[in-house]
Amino acid sequence: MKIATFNINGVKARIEALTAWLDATQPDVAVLQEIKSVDEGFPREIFEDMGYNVETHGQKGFNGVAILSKFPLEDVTRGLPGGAGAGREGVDDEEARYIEATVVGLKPVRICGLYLPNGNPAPGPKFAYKLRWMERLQARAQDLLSHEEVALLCGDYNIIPQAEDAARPDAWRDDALFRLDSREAFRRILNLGFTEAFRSREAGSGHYSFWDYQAGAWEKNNGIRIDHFLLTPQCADLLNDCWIEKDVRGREKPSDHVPVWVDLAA
DNA sequence: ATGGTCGCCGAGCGA
Repeated sequence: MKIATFNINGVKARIEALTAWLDATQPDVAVLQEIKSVDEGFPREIFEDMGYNVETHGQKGFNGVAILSKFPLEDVTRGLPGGAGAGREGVDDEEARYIEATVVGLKPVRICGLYLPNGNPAPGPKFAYKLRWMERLQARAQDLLSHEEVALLCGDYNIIPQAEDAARPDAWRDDALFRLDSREAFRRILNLGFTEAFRSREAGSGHYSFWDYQAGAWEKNNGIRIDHFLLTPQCADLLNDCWIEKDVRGREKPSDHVPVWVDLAA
């Protein structure tokens, strides 16, 4: 089963590039972030006509996540648990950043698609929201481990895990994507027992999943690696491969992110 | 270089 996570930065602006990419690469599952669309505005028929089952969790203008799957999608849930009690009533659930579904291929896999808050400027209320959101993600991640599920959490984490995941780490030192407290929160989740799929297969530097639209970042290869797959042990046992599809960034009207893939024996 | 570029919508925010 080939699964790609892809922050598409707006489904309406990306529909041509996205359908061409699906046609060419044929993922079994595409986990999308920043659809920037309400559920009713998502062009689901286009993807259904390509053979995909479609589940979305959108909102007006910003954020929004979706899962496209050639296999059936079961037990779909929208929103990260713990929002109502995490701060003021319901506040954490106003942003559509999380969706889960079980993909039933050779073996069922629980797929968790996430768009983790950016958190800038830090410190401040947006950064506090990011850290609170990561605490909730950690709780959900612990549940998946405790139940020994074949599961993965993938998406735009807005976290640069290590210095080798940025072309210019010094430029990100105080940014919400690379601050020590952000990286510590990410490591707390990872250290519960997850495998970070890409890092497990590639120890080196210079592999990025995002290049800013500004200041010629792509042309200078001034990138960062912020789109990740975290696998439970039961899922890591099925990992065949993980790679970043870098060349997508150089195509016509690209997203600022590129797809990251895993191939599972599932 | 106190900007630079996108996408949401149809001004200014978020990234």
